[in-house]
Amino acid sequence: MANLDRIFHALSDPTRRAVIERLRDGGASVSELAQPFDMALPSFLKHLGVLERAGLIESDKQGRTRHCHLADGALVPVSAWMADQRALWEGRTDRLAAFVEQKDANP
Amino acid sequence: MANLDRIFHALSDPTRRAVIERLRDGGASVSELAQPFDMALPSFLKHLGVLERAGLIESDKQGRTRHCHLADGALVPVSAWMADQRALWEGRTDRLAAFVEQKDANP
DNA sequence: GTCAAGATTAGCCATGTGGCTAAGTAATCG
DNA sequence: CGATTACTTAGCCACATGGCTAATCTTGAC
Repeated sequence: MANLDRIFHALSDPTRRAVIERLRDGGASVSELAQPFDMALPSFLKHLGVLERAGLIESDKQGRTRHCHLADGALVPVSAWMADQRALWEGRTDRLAAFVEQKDANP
Repeated sequence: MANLDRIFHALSDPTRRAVIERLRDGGASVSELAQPFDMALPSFLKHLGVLERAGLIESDKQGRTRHCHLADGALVPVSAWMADQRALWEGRTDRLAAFVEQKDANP
């Protein structure tokens, strides 16, 4: 499975999108992340696995707790694909290309 | 399944993304779209079904052929979510908000 | 050293996905 | 009318996904 496949797949689930939205406010442990969801921990861990395999989040274990945070620039492949589509789709290549360039130069 | 779920799911498959990329160049019939893929037609039709249920493409039957085209503004929910994420994530609300505004004002 | 907490693994289950073939329907062509 | 074309439907299959419980491992707190 290509990377873009994994990323889009990871984003296709509301639980996983919620985790990403939650992580915007800063990193958190697995159980902190799991707390809002009415789901057993192993089930939730699978979602984290999907997000991590897609490169959207990263984590490292500190003692017995695992800390998760957003991966830097994780959504760049998506926004690049999106920009590509929108640009050619809507015939506004110039402005979107500029946007992407700016984004890459200034991440 | 929410709409964003369906859209992201639809985009998570390379065949379906290729169809979208192909449709940027203009509408096409089912068999024209299917031609590049080494896949039986019923299998391919399922992909078209996923794209259509996600609201990414539309189609109408003319005689015995079905013509498909991109749905207008289909990717807006995605780019809105993306912009939302990137803005808060990267703390560059201003420029991204401007970008989205510009896009909405000038579609 | 014992025990609780946090995470993980193993394994089960129902359902969904993505592929196929075969057979059916509807419209055009000769 | 009959044949061909262009989809469509039905139904099968293997495998992935998303949920669970139960058991395990590791670390931190007494």
